[in-house]
Amino acid sequence: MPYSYEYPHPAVTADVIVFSIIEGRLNVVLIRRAAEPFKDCWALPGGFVQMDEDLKAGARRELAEEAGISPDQLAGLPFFQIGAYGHPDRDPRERVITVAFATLVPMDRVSLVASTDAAEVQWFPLDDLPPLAFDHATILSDARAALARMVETRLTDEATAVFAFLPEAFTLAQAQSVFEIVKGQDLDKRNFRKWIDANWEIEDLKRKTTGGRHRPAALFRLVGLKAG
Amino acid sequence: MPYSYEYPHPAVTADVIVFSIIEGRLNVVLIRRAAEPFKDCWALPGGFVQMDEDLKAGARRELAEEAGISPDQLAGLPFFQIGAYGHPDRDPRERVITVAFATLVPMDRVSLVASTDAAEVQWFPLDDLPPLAFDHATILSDARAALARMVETRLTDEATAVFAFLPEAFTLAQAQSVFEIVKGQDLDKRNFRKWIDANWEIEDLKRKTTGGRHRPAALFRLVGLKAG
DNA sequence: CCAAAAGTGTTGGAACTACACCCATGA
DNA sequence: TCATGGGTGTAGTTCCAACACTTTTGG
Repeated sequence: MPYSYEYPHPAVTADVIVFSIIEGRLNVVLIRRAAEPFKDCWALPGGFVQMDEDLKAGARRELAEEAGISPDQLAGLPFFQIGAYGHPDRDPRERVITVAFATLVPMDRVSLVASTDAAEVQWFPLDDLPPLAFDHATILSDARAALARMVETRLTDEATAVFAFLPEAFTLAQAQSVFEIVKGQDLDKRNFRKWIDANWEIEDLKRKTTGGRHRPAALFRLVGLKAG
Repeated sequence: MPYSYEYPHPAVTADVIVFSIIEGRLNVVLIRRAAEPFKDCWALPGGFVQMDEDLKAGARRELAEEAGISPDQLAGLPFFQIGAYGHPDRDPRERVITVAFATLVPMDRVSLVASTDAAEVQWFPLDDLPPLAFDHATILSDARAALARMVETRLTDEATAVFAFLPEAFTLAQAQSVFEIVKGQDLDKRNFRKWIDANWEIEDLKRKTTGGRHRPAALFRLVGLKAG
């Protein structure tokens, strides 16, 4: 036991909620725990923060180790803190305080989730979750609430992060579907189109989707928020 | 050194931003540090979380110890988490991760702040702060941003907490001034009155202010958010 | 030619903004 | 009677919600 302190210290972990959209539903990455406590139970990827790394860096490192998602695969994607969770008995081993982060991965890159070592890693639809270890159900529901708050009316700048769910080149129908899923309510097609180009600078890529047996859709790229 | 662990553990502290409104300006409680590091520097009240207490409970306990504000004086007031701060070198002594909380105290109860022991405790206007210890300036600015977000247009339910700045019985002019200060912009008197009674249930206490050398103002009490 | 999704404007209501005068009190 | 802050309504604008048909492609 080489690490000694004059006063007791809690352990600190960082957990990550990885959101994406798969087949029209919000999904998250869970891993099956290989060790006690909660062995074989599903949990958020995460683990102990090292002494010389920032909380966010620790979260990214654990995400790479446990879910095979490397920090450079997440370059440019939102990665934000949800909060700290520290009920004294949330972990049966010892006092563990966890700091939760969330990230949003594009719907065309969900395959970047890969099992490493023996760990089982899997996407789960948010509305069909298995029982979760620790207080991860609470953390997840807070993260879901944070996501929903980003797209509340009139908070257009916070909503920018939600575009991370979309591929680099997206159709307006895809964009609408993403906002519908995050908000949890259906939107009117024409109103959505008016709203998106009143609020965002989107570049028309002058390309069309192909292959669908229907009229092709124009592809766009997000440039940024409109000034004003 | 009686507390030993197999792996290194950081220390965890809880800090509290106590906001109030004094003479028409947002203020916060700071304490002058009695010990190194940052001895004699001003800092947020806070301290080490004990192993058997919740983060929020630890924050409240430290607030009582360092600023003389007891938990039962805060009963019924908002007390919410701002976030966790854990840059590896934010504390020169050892790795210290802090979880920041904020609370809003009514403008007629600012006197509950009292020095204890040798600690100097004082209200500071937010726009005239001394240099702060650690990364407390960052934390404070995040807390200020969280407060501002509560009163963004259309988020009426989050704005409820802001009423905590007001006395139990308040005039509409006081309420308007509180919202102006939190938002950082002037509001139109008639529009504000329409808005407040479109959105909140406020009870007319059938009493008036006295003593001002002008027309007395009607006193109200917040009942809650209007349904719908 | 049929199925499927893309694309496109107008109208009515609600919410927000701007704006100016009289009232009740204490000194 | 004067200084001070309290109290009140209307009109223009902007924003939001509801709503249906035509177009383009692949099979």
